[in-house]
Amino acid sequence: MEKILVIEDDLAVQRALRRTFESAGFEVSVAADGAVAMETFRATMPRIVILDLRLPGKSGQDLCREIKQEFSSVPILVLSAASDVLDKVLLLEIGADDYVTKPFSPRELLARVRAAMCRLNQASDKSDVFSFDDVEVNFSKMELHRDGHVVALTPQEFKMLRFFLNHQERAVSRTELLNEVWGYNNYPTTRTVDTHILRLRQKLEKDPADPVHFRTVHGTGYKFVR
Amino acid sequence: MEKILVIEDDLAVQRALRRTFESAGFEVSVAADGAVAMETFRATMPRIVILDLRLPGKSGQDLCREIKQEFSSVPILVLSAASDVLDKVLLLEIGADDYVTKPFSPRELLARVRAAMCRLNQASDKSDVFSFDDVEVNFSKMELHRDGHVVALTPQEFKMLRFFLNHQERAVSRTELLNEVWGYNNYPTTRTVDTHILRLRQKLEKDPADPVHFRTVHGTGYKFVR
DNA sequence: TGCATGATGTCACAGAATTGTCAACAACCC
DNA sequence: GGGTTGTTGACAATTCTGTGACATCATGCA
Repeated sequence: MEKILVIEDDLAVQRALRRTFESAGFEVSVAADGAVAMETFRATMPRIVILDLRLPGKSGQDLCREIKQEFSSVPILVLSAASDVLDKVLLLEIGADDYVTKPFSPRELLARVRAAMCRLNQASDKSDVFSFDDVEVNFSKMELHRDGHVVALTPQEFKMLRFFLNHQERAVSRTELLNEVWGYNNYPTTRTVDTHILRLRQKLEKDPADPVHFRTVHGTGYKFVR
Repeated sequence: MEKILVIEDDLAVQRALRRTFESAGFEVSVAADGAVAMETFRATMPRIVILDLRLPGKSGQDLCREIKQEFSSVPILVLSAASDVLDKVLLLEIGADDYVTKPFSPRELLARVRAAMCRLNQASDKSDVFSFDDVEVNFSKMELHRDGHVVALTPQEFKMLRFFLNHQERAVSRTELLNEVWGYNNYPTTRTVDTHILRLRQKLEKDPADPVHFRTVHGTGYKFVR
């Protein structure tokens, strides 16, 4: 049974959502505010999140960002009052996958949820397609697009990028990179790693001098942040 | 998830079909008449169509013809009352791929749909006419025309070309090519692959020195792009 | 705050690795 | 044999990679 986490403070809406999703065969957990939400998330590990942007305490936006940061793959569907100024760019920025404005029909919400889960399944199927920011990589095609244009990567750059995408958010030492990306029998200098990071930054960062995704962890190595 | 389009005006049958296919993992869209059906088709691009021959407005037959004209490859499964005079020749004429008479069991319908999709997959796998750019290949005739003139390909070149046409856009390693095209018991050098690529380029590219279709993926192999 | 020190950013370039191209040779089939 | 097809190696052309030198930055300490 698929688990779903509803983050909503209005009791009436809570009940309505619970009824809707339970009768559709979901296992529903509910959290009324941000702090509880993160706890509940970790405890239940839902497949999808329904989030009301208007929450007491921590704002829904921050919560959305926080969830995405820690569990990047889980789809988040945002609820908002029609009166709210809904900026699609903002939603994209905070990591939401879709949104529905109140009042909504249960059927519509269900359809959206199913669509999101469908996308999720497709994505996990093709684990060699990734995207972050304005970058899209397809490893089976060995192709990388940025803002729609093709960017050429060298074989070594593809290898490094793949490693980072598979180890997001983690600080990685140069030695580990050399072992994992170059292989155990090659021993280039650790400076070689720096050079390749430089090249990835030049090709993929908006401002290579002030990198957002390929961050340096002084004294340790580098880490990739989506 | 496979998409399916149900064209049916009887609400009870609509519901039954939706339930049947959704529980079998399909994404179902429903249209109640011909005009809506074409619209929905274009919007959802389903993999298969279930069509009730008895429709209000435009007749089911015309609709079937129309769909086939525009989207010739999509399978159409026709529903009809047992009392209808069902002429197989007629069905063939209007382009239907299979038919089921009401009342039908959900299981039977599902089986038919799966069979149709299976045929579809096989067909798209081993289709033997392709075209790209100014090139037309017919593998069953082992013939290739370019800009109207015949171009002679050797058997090995045909094999390679077919492989590439069945795996478009994908970066393929020399080793994979050797396995798939040459077979598992032959072990020519990987350089052999390069030579054959060279010949395909010379025969099929406008500028063999700057290939558009048979691209090299440095460090990996080659990929074919239409 | 300013400084010293070590870590990291940046760049250009030579050597390494990969691929393009060709011609010769081998294998095969009438 | 004559012709076609497939394979290989040699060499040229291209692309990629690693390295060192120097600039710049971060950090801890005085």
